[in-house]
Amino acid sequence: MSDTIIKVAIVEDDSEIRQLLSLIIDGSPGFECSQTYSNCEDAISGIPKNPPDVVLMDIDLPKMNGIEGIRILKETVSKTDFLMLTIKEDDESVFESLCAGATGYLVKDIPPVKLLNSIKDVVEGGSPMSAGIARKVTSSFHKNTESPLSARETEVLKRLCDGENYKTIADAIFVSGNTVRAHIKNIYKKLQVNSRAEAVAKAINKNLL
Amino acid sequence: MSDTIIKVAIVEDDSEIRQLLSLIIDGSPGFECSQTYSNCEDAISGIPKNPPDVVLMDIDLPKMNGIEGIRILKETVSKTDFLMLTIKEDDESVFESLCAGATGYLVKDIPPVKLLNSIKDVVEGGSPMSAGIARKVTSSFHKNTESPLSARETEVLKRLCDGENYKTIADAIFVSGNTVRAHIKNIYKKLQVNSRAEAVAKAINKNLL
DNA sequence: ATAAAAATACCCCATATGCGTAATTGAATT
DNA sequence: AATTCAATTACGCATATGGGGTATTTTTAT
Repeated sequence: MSDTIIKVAIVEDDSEIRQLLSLIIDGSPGFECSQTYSNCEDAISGIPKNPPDVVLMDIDLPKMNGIEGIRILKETVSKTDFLMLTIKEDDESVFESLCAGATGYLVKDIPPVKLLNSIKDVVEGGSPMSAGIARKVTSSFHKNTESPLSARETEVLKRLCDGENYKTIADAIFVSGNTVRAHIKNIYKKLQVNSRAEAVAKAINKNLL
Repeated sequence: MSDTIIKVAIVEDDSEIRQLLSLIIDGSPGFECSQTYSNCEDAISGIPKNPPDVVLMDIDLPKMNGIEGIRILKETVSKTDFLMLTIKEDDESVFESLCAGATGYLVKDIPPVKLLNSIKDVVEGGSPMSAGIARKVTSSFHKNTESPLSARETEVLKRLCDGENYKTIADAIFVSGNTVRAHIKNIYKKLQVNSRAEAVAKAINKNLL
């Protein structure tokens, strides 16, 4: 298995880059560039006919962007791994790509040898990411250090996430139900929400817990 | 800055491994093992006195485990980067470590050269992770493919996360308020919860949206 | 020392919510 | 053709919840 040739497809609108990448891959033993596409639409119709092991996917593309492309392709070619290869490094691009199904994220200034290593890495079960991207990803797990909430409020909010109601929370932290309500009101004000569901969603998404 | 010596601390209970690591680091130009500890308690009292650039942290330690140790240390030495170096590869260890503040996660069978590269990587703003760990991390962003919810229910749940109420959701998806309530009831049953807050928390944490 | 923030506790009130139960329609599967 | 299941609509009831205030005590910070 490990000495099988890795089939790579490229989705990239810049013909120069596309050809360069294709040359690098085809010129390296153990790699083969089986298909190249200049847009998502063609990739979506072509890739399922001959699923490659890895797709190098750009984000900025003529019509449909690469993130949306992955979302669609993942449903038909679930075994294929998608590697973003783009100049975009903003949080939104990174996290939406991962949510859409990408298993790696490389920035375009990557040297050829590292690109090939990354392709090998992903077929071997890894998730290659450029340094700055990996940092963004691990940082996304870190607790928000500038939470507007007090320790008590955070405690209450955690319990809201577990579906506890006023009384249950009150009993758990040994205060009256009225106090819990007061805390919750403050939480709402600070998070600028006005319902439990919204507070919970915001808390989780902002890593406040 | 880049030619400054990188100060590394080690927290590892196995004295053989500890000494081996210390030798590798001290024997490499550009690296210096400034402190070693055999347990978290000592690390917590010693590290703040002379904060290193990077701490290699084990998880299984005599009393307090390494994850809890990071949680505590991060509060005092926020500039120091923590790299897990452990044999544990279970999801819980990985994600709790990252949540506690680790910026990298290496498995113990890592070869010396790669370890040194990882240490350099993290001080340069990266987040080194062993292949399998990185894959776990990127996979955690992927949508849950076996959601028990129907498309309609997912739509409703998304709106619950935005804090919408019955009427607002009903108007948005052009059905009656009663229908929305029915959907929500079904969502509760399927997710085995009984409140909006709990449903929202579960949905987000299980990547159902 | 003194002001600000946090934690505690209580009131009223309108309504949103959760729970039980039931029936109809349309699509999918057998 | 039969049958299951999802989606839809509907009603009543008890209560949890959110919005509006007010007030005292304790911590924390300046």
